[in-house]
Amino acid sequence: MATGRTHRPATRSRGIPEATVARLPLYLRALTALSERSVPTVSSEELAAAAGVNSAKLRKDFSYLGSYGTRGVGYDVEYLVYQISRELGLTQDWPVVIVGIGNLGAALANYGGFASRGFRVAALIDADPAMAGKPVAGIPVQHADDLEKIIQDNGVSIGVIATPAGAAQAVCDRLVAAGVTSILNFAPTVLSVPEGVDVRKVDLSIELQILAFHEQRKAGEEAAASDGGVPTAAARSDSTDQGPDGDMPAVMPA
Amino acid sequence: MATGRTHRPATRSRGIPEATVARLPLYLRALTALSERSVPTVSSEELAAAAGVNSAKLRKDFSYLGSYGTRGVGYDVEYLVYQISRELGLTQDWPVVIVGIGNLGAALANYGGFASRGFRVAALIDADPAMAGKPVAGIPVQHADDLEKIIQDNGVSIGVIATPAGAAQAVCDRLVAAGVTSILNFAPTVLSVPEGVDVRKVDLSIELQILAFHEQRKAGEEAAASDGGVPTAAARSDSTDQGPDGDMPAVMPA
DNA sequence: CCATCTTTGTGCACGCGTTCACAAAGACAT
DNA sequence: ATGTCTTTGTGAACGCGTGCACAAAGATGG
Repeated sequence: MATGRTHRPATRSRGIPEATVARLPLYLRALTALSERSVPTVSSEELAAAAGVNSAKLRKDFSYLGSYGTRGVGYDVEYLVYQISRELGLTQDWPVVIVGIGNLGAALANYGGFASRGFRVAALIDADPAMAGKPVAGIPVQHADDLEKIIQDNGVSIGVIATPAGAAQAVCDRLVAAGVTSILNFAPTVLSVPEGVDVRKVDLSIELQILAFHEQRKAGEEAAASDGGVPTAAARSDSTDQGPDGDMPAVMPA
Repeated sequence: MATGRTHRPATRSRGIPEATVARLPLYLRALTALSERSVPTVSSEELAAAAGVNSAKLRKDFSYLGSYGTRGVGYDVEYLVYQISRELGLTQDWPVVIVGIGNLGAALANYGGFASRGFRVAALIDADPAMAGKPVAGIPVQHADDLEKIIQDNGVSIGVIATPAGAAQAVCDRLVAAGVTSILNFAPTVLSVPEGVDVRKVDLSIELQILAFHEQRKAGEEAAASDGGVPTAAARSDSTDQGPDGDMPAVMPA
């Protein structure tokens, strides 16, 4: 997962709960797909299914933004796309720098999902002099020495760190000193930042470990079930859960 | 961060709260670093700082695993590494397949964080015949036609999807049919899976959008503050929060 | 053996997030 | 207009997660 922020009281920003903010991009994606198929309106039930959430939750989420639906009809797709985009700040252009152009950095530079959402890769930065000038995803890589200048010239406030863990904190410090106030961190380290700077983290290995935990649990239960054996202290398992996955089929309407 | 599962009563697996499970890898990483520096014991306060969490939370998390600490001393690093590894199921070897060897898939194949945590890339799979046989990260790419055979021959239960969005559901269906029960999805789509299959999702674009939201809010507040202006309906802001961000793992367990 | 000091483990209270369930609101037909 | 039907918006209840604060446990020294 991406583990989100670390400590801090989970203050709700601007009256909109964090949990809701985290789902808005999900709704936006589903709505964009509907928009491309020229669907004019959508009910909370349909949209919720497309986004993979509960419809009551979706309605409550939208209620924080205002009353944008029409009872008996549903939500106007285009209007909602606009409202959510505006709420997320995607109506403006966000220049982003990616630091650390290894395999992952290159993948991020090539990722199409950015441009379509108001993000623009302003620069690619790497510490390796051999990389300098080499184009990745059509953008020439620049040397880390120029980091501060690049940030300031482009008015960058969002930085992506894709360096090895050892370099991450130093890069982070320089980014922050140069004026970056939001950081997306792919390096497996806890970054310490001054107040007012947001950090979100994505750690691939952590996601896999969480999956492994559940996988092990499933395997254990299955074994216990077929064995009929009593759970031992070494491989205890309980039966207090009704099923591993109480999910709804996230059905996409045809 | 990864956006994880969607709804679901957040059943706690085996008595260990999901939120705790999500933090165990974090502790494990910090402990591993301590272990490499041959630190024998660590207090909850120190470890919490290293992992970026509250010490009370850490102690409570560990209490779900059992009483592994010594009062007045702290926790034995090696012992704790072992206990958490075992709890997460990392003492066994997890063969993993990566489907979709584009930029991202290649980056994942090269990612070092897997092998060190008990994960082994058993195969790389791509639908492009031109990729077949080409080695990526030292592993020859295999064609998607052989997906089922590869899964079964290697006893794979964890799959990583790094294909374009359009192909993701079809790949997912085939993985599940072949026996995969845990999926890490990088494609920007909601996957629908049968009960008993866990899906975790990582969406880079979503993470950036959440950052943009907070960034916009910070910019708005700053403007309002220097203006001294009254928040308008279009750009309202409040002052009831002391800090920009709460956590909220956008990832919920499956 | 007793006193003191450190650090764990946890009972408890509080707040956020989720879900249910329903009244209010509007569309649409007659 | 009036009634019916659909779907929103939300009040209220519940449950999980968090953090405080402290008692219990053990180390350590005299």
